[in-house]
Parts: sequence; structure tokens; C-alpha cells
Amino acid sequence: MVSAVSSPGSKSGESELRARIIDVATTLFAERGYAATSMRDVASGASCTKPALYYHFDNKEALFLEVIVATTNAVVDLLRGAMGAPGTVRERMQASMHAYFAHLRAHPRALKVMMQAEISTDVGQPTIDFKSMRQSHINLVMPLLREGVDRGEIRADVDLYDALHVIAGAMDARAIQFVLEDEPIPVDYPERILALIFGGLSP
Amino acid sequence: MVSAVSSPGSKSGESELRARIIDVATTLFAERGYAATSMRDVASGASCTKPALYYHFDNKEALFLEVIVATTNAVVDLLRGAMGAPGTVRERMQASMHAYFAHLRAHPRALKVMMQAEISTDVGQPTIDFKSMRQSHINLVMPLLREGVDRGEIRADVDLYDALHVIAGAMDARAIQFVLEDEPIPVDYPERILALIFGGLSP
DNA sequence: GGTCAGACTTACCGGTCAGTAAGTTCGCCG
DNA sequence: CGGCGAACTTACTGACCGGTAAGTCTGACC
Repeated sequence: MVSAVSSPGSKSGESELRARIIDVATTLFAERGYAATSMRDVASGASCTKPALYYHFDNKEALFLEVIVATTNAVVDLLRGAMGAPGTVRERMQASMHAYFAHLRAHPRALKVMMQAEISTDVGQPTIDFKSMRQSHINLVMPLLREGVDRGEIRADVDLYDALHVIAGAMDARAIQFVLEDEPIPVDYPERILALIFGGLSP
Repeated sequence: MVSAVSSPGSKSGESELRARIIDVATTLFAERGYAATSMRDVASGASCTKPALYYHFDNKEALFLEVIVATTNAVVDLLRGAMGAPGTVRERMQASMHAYFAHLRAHPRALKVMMQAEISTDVGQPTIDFKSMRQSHINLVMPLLREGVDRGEIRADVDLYDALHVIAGAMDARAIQFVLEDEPIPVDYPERILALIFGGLSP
């Protein structure tokens, strides 16, 4: 057993193998899901033995959680950055969408592993609270929408919660089509979808 | 081995146990996913032995496929019915959404098992083509949108594919929030969301 | 040069998995 | 009554699972 004070199980970074394990695990968990991914496969993919995995991570669940948290944080940081830029609310929404899609094009595993995490109820329930994680995403976008109302870019009578569902839904629907069917996302998709959502379908 | 001519493995309906197995399997696959659901658990849930499962279904994958197909067909039939009713395009969209949400409220497992099916890549790839299944859903909705343009309910310059993503995305985003977080869907949600999509966010 | 910890490997464990071979019960038909 | 097939059960197999005990190698420090 590894001593408590210098346990690498909870420390982050540093080791090259550790990073390789996380990379391989991200791919496998994204592709096959939690239950269908074996620690043996992760070890073989990372060109190490199984106990080497357990040297760096307490157990399978801990490895999975690390993968999820790293992936999710990357996306959240990305969105936060794009939203914080100057410009109108609509411009910042557009920038966020561009950043999101660019990230997905570079790392299609990201969305897949997050989808896997959301529907695998048996794992990480006490450690990661997905409900509050989604809530924090909402808390990220809602102030932007409220600012849109204050600035007169968005009608004052719309339910911002509904608006959020429309915007995020359109974004995710397209993203899912990309990662599941390899249907590429056009570069001008954010502009088009925002024009549609702001302008409406009615003539 | 069961003879080819009278194999119940591919026949549908009839047996009471068979129906019970499908019901239990639907719940377990929805809740835990394909890989994390064991045939033992299904058998115990259906109050029978494991070989009884294999009497009715060729293997685990065949059972899963039956669950998916049954679940998906139920939803498609539902939408087709609601869309075929008389009224304006927008009214028929609204009716479809109401029908969809009512179905989900009655069978939250349905969406969960369909989500599980979509991301479990190892199963049913040759037997069920999810890409063409999604395409058939699109073929279900697109004519309605086109009719909307013809009737003057929808602006002629909108990309109907984009419109579909916005509508379906908003619907699914809310549905997912319902099945994953038990956040109830307000009865007037279809009206509200369609008002938003048709009217647009801009003042 | 001895010790000692970090970073692993070899070899293994108990348990669970999907799937099966062979036997049993039961209702129906001749 | 005899047999025959549908609808199961009991008992089992080999593979694979997550996890571990115990040993090994290597470099740093004294």
C-alpha cells in the first residue's frame, strides 16, 4: 500500500505515464462507456501493466472521475473565456458557439465521454453531482441572457430559461450529430442558428 | 437447440414471460446501460431462470435490439399520429410535442434506453443502423416544415435543416433534463417554446 | 556502499460474466 | 395410454472482470 502522505493517487500531473493513462482512458470510456471498458484494455493501450494503473489511481471509478472532471473543466473554461470577451450579447454567444464547436472538432471524445458520464448512473453519484454541474453551466449562461434583456437585445417578455433550452438545445443537437454521425459542423453554423433564434421562424 | 421453423427466438408477442422479460430488460438497460446489465439480473427481475431468457431470445444483443426497436417504434408512431392530425403546421408541431412529452412522462425509460442505444457503439451496429434511423426521423419532420413554408407560416429564407435542429434540440434538451434530473416538464412548455422559436428573441 | 522510497512488474485471487448441455414438466394429439 | 414438442430448470463451463500481494529495478541521498 502506498503511504498516505505521498500518495500519487490524488496528486495531479507530473508523471508521463499518468498523462498517457488518462489520454487512453478518455478515448476508451468515450468510445465504449464505463462498464464496457476494462482496466486491462486501458493498461494495454497505455503500454503498461494493470497494477501500474492502480499505482496512479485508486480504482476504476477514480480514473473515470478524473477523466470526466478534466474534460468538463476544459469545456467550461473555454465557454467562460469566450463569454467574457467584449461585444454585444449576441456576439459573445456566437463566439462561445464557435469556441465550443472548434473544441469538439479537435476533441470529439470530449462530448462523447460527457454523454457517457451523464447516463452512467451507477458511477460517481456521490463524488460528482451532475445536477449541480448542469446547474453551474446554467449559472454561466443565464447572466449573459439577462444582460441581453437589459441591453435591449432580447425581448423582455421571454422566459430566459426557455431561451436557454432553445440555444443550448440547438447547439447540442448539432454537436451530437457531429460526434455520432461524423456529420461536419459548418463554420457559419453559429451565425445561422443565432439568426434563426433571434429572428424567429415567422415571416 | 430449438428447431428453425418454430423458433420463438425471432417471433414476437404471445408469451407472457416473454413480455415480462422485455419489460424488465427495458428498465434495466435504460437504468444501467447495455454492458452493466447482466442477463442474471434480467432473469431475476422477470422471476425466471437464465436459460429461460435464452429460450426466448438468441442472446443478450438480440434482447437489447428488441427493446430498442419496440421503444423507438412506439415513439415514432406517436409522432406520426400527432403530425397527421388536421390544423396549421405550428398546431401540429405543438400536438407532436405534447404527445412526445406525455409519452415521456408515462415512460421515462423510453428516452433513457434510446440514449443508451445511441452511444453504445459495440452493439447492434450491423443489425440496426442508427444513422438511417435518425434520418428517418428527419424525413418525418421535414415535410411538415416544408409545408409550413408553402403555407406561409415559416419564412421562405430559413434553412429548414437548421430549423429542425432548433426545434428538436429545444425539445430534447428539456426531455433530457426531465429524465436525468426529474425536473418536470410544464404542460404549456410546447406553446411557450414554439412561441419563442416562431417569434424570435429580438424585440 | 548501504538504505530507502518511488515506480513499477509478475503472478495470482475470488467473483461474475454470457452462454450451454442435458434433463424435467406439462399439455395436447393420436 | 404413448409419445412428442413447447416451455422451461438444474448444473455447469471457460473467459474475463476488478483488484492485490509480493517482489524487482532504479536513482537519490547519506
